[in-house]
Amino acid sequence: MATRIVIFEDNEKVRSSLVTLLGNESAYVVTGAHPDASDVGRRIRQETPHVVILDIDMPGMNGISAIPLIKEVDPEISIVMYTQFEDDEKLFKSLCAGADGYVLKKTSPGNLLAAIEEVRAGGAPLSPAVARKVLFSFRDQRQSSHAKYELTDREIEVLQLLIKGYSVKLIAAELHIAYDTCRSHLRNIYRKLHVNCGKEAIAKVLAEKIVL
Amino acid sequence: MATRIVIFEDNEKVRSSLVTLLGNESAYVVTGAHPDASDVGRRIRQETPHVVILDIDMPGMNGISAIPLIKEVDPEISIVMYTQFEDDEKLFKSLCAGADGYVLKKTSPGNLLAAIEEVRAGGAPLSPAVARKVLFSFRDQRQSSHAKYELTDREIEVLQLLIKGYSVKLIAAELHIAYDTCRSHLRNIYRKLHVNCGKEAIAKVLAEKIVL
DNA sequence: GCACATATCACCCTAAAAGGGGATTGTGGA
DNA sequence: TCCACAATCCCCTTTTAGGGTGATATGTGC
Repeated sequence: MATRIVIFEDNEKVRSSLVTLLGNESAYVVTGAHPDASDVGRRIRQETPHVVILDIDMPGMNGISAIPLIKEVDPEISIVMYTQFEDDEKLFKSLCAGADGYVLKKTSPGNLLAAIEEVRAGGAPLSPAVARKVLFSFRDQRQSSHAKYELTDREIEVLQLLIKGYSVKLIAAELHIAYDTCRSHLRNIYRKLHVNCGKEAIAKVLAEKIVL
Repeated sequence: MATRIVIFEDNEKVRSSLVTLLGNESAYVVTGAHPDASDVGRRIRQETPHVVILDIDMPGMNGISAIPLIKEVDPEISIVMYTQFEDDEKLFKSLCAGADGYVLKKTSPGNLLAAIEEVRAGGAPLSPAVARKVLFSFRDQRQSSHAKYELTDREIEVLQLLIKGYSVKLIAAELHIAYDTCRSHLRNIYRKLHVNCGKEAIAKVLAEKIVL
């Protein structure tokens, strides 16, 4: 069965060239091509696409806002952003809103075909520069340290309970140690983390992704 | 100039077929092909590759451990993992260790060539299933809500200071309000977040990435 | 005007946390 | 052997946080 595609793209020229490009392939059927994202829910319901090609900068509703509306109709529909924008803001917002791919317009039209294939195969087609940004961001968000503060095993145990919101008394009970022992560990932790109270410690640990 | 490539792959057959595949392309020069990652630093220094193809499961040192050693020699060297493993553990560890791409062996050899091209172009070549996992993980880590708890603007201000580790007194001073007013806001916040104390609130907010 | 939410402030009391000072074991290394 | 350090516990004081129960002003919407 042919892949059903709907296009949202305000630029007349780009839109018609996409329709031509995709129309030449028997594997694709363009069931809709619109210059804006108004009434996007109804259109998607009528045109039942497998893949939506979505521009970001359009008059009226912008492409990013349209993403959740499309996924609301059917979360199985794949959304590929097709845009000239390379800035982190639009990129991250799009991906977090639920876009499955992000292809830059400066790449060749053939790449868009490849992206459609990839997204149909369950992939996440990203232009090289975009993939790089996502990878770097991904990496940054997963860095964890905890070694540099030289916490002991026991201190890490105490800290893990602390950042779950446990009170000192509860931590002591959980670890089967005396209240004062627990306080003693906490004091050492505070000293090592250069903080003055439990709240600061929680904030620091979670903000810097220590322990985990 | 041809792209210089070094291969680490313990399987004799796979390794030689890679050498043949890449040798047939004039754009590539394989300057090294090794069955394990022992002495990886010295080898990389001698063979000065642009791109390293790295298997994960090898006798002796595994591929993931080799990543930082390669990047240590020259962080400009691109590393493409080439493996049969699709599990999250190896994938995330590889990417966090500094791998620039992750290609599954089950994909066609042509995809490996495409991946080398993509990584040379500054991209992050990921097999479709892998790209999907990275994207989902990326999205999960950036979800923020704060609307669903119906906090008022003022409450959000107070909460933002709280999660920076500020004491009640400090928050009050910062916002130029009375200590009791601040406590009043905090009580309302705790009620709305269904928590019982500031530490739980901080833990909940940072763990669920509310506000921000 | 009235209901309602928000933001502001006040006072009381208890519980929890933090800061400071100890002390005792046991383990592992210099 | 002795020292350092981790882990355990105890006592004391001060500060902070939290629960309860109010009040007042200021908007906003019907």
